[in-house]
Amino acid sequence: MSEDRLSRVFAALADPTRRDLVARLSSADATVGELAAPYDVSLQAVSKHLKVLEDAGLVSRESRRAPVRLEAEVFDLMTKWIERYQQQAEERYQRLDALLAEMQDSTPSRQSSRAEDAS
Amino acid sequence: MSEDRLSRVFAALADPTRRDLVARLSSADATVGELAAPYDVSLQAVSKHLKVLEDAGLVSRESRRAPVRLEAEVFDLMTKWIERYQQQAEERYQRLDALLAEMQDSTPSRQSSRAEDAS
DNA sequence: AAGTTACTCAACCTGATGGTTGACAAACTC
DNA sequence: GAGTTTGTCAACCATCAGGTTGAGTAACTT
Repeated sequence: MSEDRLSRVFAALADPTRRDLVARLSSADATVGELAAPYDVSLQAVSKHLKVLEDAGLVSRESRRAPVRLEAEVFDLMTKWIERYQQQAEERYQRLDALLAEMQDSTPSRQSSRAEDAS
Repeated sequence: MSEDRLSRVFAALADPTRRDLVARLSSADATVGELAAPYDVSLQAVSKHLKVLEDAGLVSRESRRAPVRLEAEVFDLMTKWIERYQQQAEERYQRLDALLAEMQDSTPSRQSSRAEDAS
């Protein structure tokens, strides 16, 4: 369900052109033609990219020729997913570091200096 | 470079099985065999998935049979990308109400601010 | 209503992806 | 050192993703 949604969102953003489209749309809405102009590929290709973004819920339009707009809420879905596991993992590493600090003997094989500037 | 990295990270997380691997690794390191056990697919398939995660920098191992561990720092890369455009878009929408009445005529001001990819 | 412009659909090609099985390599166990 | 366990590599297959071109459709302009 939301499972599938996440897959579509991540897949959509795995393409550099589509990330660029998102980047541009974050500063201004634009029509398909305007969006396609800077790229080397055909208009049809860009239209396809926009369909992928639309299916992922990242972008929307009111009608065919209407300007495309970014749906910023979708980002929440991603950040929620990311933060959950990031946080969990980091907590684990913090415990690990504490543990390693206690039993600091030999085997300095892998010092986990996890420099996270989280938040 | 980092461009490509981001693509690999998003592509890696576009697969539900790989997201599940990440989820499980966030609570504990595990060997390939342990990771593969719950799934229906072959061990080789899971091994491939792990290679994708590894190439994306999401996961690492010290040796072949060593437990796989999650590299939580990569998440920062994603959240930074997301937050940048999310924030930009949301600011825009906040201003939208006020601007809408006044800026009804065209503004041809898109000067190719192609800000893809963090350095 | 006709014409032009803006966009999408359909068919097709190519390369990448996720899966399989079988053979191999590395690493523990004895 | 021989054998078993654990993981990877290679070859192959089916499907998908991104690109193309050509034809069709929707929407403005007149």
